[in-house]
Amino acid sequence: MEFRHLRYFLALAEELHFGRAAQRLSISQPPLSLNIQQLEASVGARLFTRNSRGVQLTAAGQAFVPAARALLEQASAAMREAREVALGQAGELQIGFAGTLLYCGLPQVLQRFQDSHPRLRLVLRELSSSEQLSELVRDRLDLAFVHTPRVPPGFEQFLVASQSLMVCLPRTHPLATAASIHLQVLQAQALGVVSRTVSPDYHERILAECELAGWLPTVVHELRHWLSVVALVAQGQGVALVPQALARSALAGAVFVPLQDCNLRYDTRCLWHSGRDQTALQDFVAILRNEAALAG
Amino acid sequence: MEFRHLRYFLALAEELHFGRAAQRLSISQPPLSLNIQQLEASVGARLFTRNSRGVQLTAAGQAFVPAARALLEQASAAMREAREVALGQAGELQIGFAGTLLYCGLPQVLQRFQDSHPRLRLVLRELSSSEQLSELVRDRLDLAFVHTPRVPPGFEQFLVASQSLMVCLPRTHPLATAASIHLQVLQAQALGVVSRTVSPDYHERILAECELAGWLPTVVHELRHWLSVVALVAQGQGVALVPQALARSALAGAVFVPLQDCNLRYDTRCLWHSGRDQTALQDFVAILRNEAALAG
DNA sequence: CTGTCTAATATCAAATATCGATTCGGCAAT
DNA sequence: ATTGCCGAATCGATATTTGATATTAGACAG
Repeated sequence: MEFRHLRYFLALAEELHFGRAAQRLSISQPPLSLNIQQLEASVGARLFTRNSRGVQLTAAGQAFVPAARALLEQASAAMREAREVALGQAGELQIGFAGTLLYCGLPQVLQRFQDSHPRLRLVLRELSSSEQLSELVRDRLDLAFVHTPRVPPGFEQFLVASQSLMVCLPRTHPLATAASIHLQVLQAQALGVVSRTVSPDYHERILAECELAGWLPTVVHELRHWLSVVALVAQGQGVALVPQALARSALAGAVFVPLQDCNLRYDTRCLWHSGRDQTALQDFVAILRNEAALAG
Repeated sequence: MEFRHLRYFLALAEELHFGRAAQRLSISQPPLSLNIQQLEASVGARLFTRNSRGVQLTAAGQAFVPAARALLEQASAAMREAREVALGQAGELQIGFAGTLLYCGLPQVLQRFQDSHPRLRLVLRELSSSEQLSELVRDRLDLAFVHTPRVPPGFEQFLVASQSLMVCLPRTHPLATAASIHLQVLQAQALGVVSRTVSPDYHERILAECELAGWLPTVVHELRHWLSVVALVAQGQGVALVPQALARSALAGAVFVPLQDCNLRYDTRCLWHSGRDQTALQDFVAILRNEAALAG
């Protein structure tokens, strides 16, 4: 069975006349007869009754009409879909992101991209930086937003945002109203940090910076999510050093104060497989690069 | 695009190696290369990247894989379906029937047929005899069970059941306990009958028979359904002459007494378009003819 | 019985698919 | 840098398939 057979079949099923159907198909009548016979042979059933009273569909033929239509339609739909995926106008883009990106304008960038690529499905997955890296190499992500500078080989990347760190305090904390706080002042405070497994780089650097400031922090809580850190602080359980963006998280009970004389930065990088010709991906990166720098 | 292209595409998508895929398809490598190029040309997008590191699917190719699989599967499903319809094992049979058939063993026949043709969908429509005739000529029914002997030309038919008529009385009626009743005794009783438009033949014949018995009935109620007739009688509103089968309707309050010396019969005929080679229809009629004569 | 209409068949030409042989290009080993 | 090797593309020839023209066969209607 070939697609040609389906086209010929449908024409004949509509015209119920070999001559007219052939004319409509811009072929002569004999090949149409032949093709219908071939189709009937491969299906294994007569699809038309031909006699002097004209051509009629058999029950099998009637059952075959919608199937043939569906097949032709789906064939062209499949081709169009593939073409559009190649053009980056359809298909799927798997995007991983660390939770804080939600406060850095990522939703707005996504919206803008979605507007320009309405038929593209954006699949978002909130994952830690390390999880994203492992998903990326397994090809289960097309694009990742991570907080680690360590990029495995074979990937392209660029810096989308660089935030300063802020001190996150309970509203009731004595330092809550300070204009800025020096790291040394926090000595001997219970420090909430995200777990080393979730964000090893940040973990290391916080501890190194504290050591530089002349003290070793008492790490009390190790949490799996930045919002958990802020929530814990908001409930009076210690203080924390968190990316500036979280000040926009609007969690009641937490206040954010700038760090004084501290060059700790919290960088966000976007990365993806290099040398991949996914137009949708390229388009996304282009929008990210040009139009919409993420908020620091 | 041809089905061949889809088969070749899927083989290559699974092997990701032209040589091996060609081997699996029992063709040589050059035509496979060519076919893939043709497919890509007709789709309008590259589906594979070929380089020294081997063959890989592009994003468009990945999107095309499930579509190609579905197309091949649906194609063979469509062919199988058509073949089965031709064999009478699949498809649909539109069956019309008059309501009383429900008490004549029709459900049992249907069940038996369904058991032997599990993939066939039986569509049942309860209709009056005249409605069935008009649906039948419009080809919206494959088979009809009617109560009229008037069969339009071009149809086959046979008698599936012949019932006697019974007198239907309220339980409280003085004649309710009689062994049998002569038509003359019913003179001057209010008679419930089905509407002339619903069953003109029956209507005519009842009235003719009464006239033969020497009286003209007072037709009080004209109803659209036999069960309505019985229900009305059960509530004390007159008496009726009804087909024997309705005695099995188990409507509380109605009793059924045989008619004495009366040759009125209530015949049920099954009819269908003649000269139609629907195997399912033939099978159904065969079962009806041989195995299961409907209860009189 | 003949004329007309429709589908099937026969025959041939053109298009297309496949094959074997060969070429091209990229990588690895030397 | 050079050579060898592997895999895909290309080339030329052959085989198959597809469609066109001409013709035949069958069924009515006049």
